[in-house]
Amino acid sequence: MARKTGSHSETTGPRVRAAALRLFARHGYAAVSMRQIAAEVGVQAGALYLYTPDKQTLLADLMIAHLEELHAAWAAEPKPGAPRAALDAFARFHIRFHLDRPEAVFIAYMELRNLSPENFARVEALRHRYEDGLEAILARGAAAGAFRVPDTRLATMALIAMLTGVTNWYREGGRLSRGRVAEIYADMALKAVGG
Amino acid sequence: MARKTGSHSETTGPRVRAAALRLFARHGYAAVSMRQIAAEVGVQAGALYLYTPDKQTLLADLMIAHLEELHAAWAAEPKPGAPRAALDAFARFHIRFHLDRPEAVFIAYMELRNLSPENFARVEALRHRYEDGLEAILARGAAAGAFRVPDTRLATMALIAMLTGVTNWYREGGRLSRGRVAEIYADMALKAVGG
DNA sequence: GTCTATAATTAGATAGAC
DNA sequence: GTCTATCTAATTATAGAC
Repeated sequence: MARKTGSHSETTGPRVRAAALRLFARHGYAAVSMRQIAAEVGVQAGALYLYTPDKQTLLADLMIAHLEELHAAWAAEPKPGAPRAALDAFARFHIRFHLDRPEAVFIAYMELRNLSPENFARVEALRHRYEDGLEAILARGAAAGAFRVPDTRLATMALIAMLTGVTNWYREGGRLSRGRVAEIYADMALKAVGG
Repeated sequence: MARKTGSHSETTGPRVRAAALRLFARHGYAAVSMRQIAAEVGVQAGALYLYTPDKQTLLADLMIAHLEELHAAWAAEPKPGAPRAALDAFARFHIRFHLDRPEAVFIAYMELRNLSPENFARVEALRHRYEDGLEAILARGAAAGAFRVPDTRLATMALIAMLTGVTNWYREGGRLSRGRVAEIYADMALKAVGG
């Protein structure tokens, strides 16, 4: 459709974000230069500014996109009605989603300090909304007598930390399969809340 | 004892490390300049190099000191013989120690990427040795029939992540006291391994 | 032990040619 | 849309005066 030779905006934009994601995850946002990102993509540093107004916005876009994807994926997940089944489904979903995106997960937890106040607020709101999904499951289960939790918010934070921690040590091709790990973690989560 | 006027090596060294700890925790290692650290201490940038050969070693020293302190503190802790009591003691110790040092904890988890290979190996060995303490408790408890864990290593990683996660949200003066939080977490840890 | 001054390098971001 | 060239500012680390 009459696109000019040398025009790649539809592919270069995503490649810039992919390169930034990989480099930020590996070396940290502050330690990565725009020149490094450009080299990874195969363009000159100046060309990056066609796809992001600045480095900070590039980071914020990655984090917000990740959290919106997390939220959308969880919203699309089937939700069992029984508390125990609902918690089991959440745990397995959480581990699956996070093991699929170790780099985005890493950045979303480690680079909060580098966000502007407005972007930080957006990111925290998205994360909070996702956590609320788990808290609702725990609250319903506690009300129904299926769980015993003295404080649903605290139990939520504890379970999220436990489940997300998988990304810190899990390596593909290791001793345990992904499914087996998810199974064991889901069982621990269930038992932790007295289910 | 005949110390020269203007000589402060015995106090400036620790102050350099304290300033670096605070700034690295707040803004990240790569985002903090030697000039910022010097300004925080109240000396010029050049003077810092009397106390550390370079920025990277300053970071490594902070992390290694933190992990050695963790190991020593745990070694000095009374160790109940019964598995349930031992796990309870570990959980409470872990939370207390980590809530006392949020900045060092943050750095020890977030700045691993900025260590040289040798320092990284030292840090990982220290962390692993500490984790082994918890794994031994779980293994003994499982052997004695007090715990039900399909995989002690995995349960170890899950519990450590859960317990350490407290540092991500706990704020002094909040809704729950430190002791109450530790109590609830220790109970969840116990239940998670079927104790 | 601390300072000032500086070397050598690199950073983020922009301008203008093509 | 990308490149080259460049601006301005900041970086780590060192040298030498005091």
